[in-house]
Amino acid sequence: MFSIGEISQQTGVSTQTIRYYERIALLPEPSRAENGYRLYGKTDVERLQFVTRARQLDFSLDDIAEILAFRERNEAPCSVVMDIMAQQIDEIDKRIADLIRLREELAQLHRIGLTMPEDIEMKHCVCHLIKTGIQNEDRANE
Amino acid sequence: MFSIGEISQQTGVSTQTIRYYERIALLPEPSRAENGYRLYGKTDVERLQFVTRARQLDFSLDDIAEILAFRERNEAPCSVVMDIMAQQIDEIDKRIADLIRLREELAQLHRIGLTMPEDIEMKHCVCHLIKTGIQNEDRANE
DNA sequence: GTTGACCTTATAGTGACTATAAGGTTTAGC
DNA sequence: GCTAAACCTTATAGTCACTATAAGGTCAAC
Repeated sequence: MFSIGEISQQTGVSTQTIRYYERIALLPEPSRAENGYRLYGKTDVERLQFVTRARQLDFSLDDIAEILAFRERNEAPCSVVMDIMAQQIDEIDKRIADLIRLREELAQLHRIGLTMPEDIEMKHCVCHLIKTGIQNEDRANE
Repeated sequence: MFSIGEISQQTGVSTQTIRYYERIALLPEPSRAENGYRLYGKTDVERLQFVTRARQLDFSLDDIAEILAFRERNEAPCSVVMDIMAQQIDEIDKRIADLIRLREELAQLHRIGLTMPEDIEMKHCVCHLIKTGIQNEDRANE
């Protein structure tokens, strides 16, 4: 049996976070030593390891709770997991596309900003660009 | 002069969010009509437009507040803005790299999951893969 | 006996909103 | 004059996944 500090060390999850997971019922209430300290067993460690791996894969705590609930009802969670994964991949693709667009826009603004004077007003400096966007600036230069 | 609903319409920012920006002092307290309703002028609209554009570029509200504070002190915020942009670009690059790694890992797990049976235990299904990772699984198959 | 490293609970803070409650004002229609 | 709706007001709580803080109890070593 392990103390909270020991399974924290084993899993790399902070004791605060472990207690938080317990509070939101993602982890079951552990047994207690005579002094009231939490006592964890092997299954607790495995469950927590599953949670951390799933978090690394960016599964939400709600998703993880759902997967674990399936197992508790003695149903195979595989199809749920596969569905969540497919969704995750779609969302990640969208996020990557968004970030690439954003990166491009920022890089362009930064390049243009290098050629511009400093200005307290927003009319002739990079702040102006932020406000109006690149398209408008390009039109203004034509 | 515009009501909060009107500048909300003009800028696409919800009235809730406008009041929130006021509460955190990102927008100044507007004048009020006799009935206590908020009244906004042109400069308010411009300031709010700057905020929304900067938010679209993923600047934090703190960063935006800093930029606007420079203008209030009659100093050119350009160099601050350029610095923040450079930082943003760096962070975005990191986020994109992370997401690509994550996407790859999920896609690989998903592919392998398609070949696996459903299982209530975590030993022979995709849940097992989540827990142990792909490397371990590959080693286990050798 | 006291120091330090553990453990406990409860509560509040993070960022950028969003939602809800509970009420006041104004306008249009009947 | 009444009522319904579409506005507006404030204050407060909820979101997500933690993280931080306060205030205290327990235990082993010296």
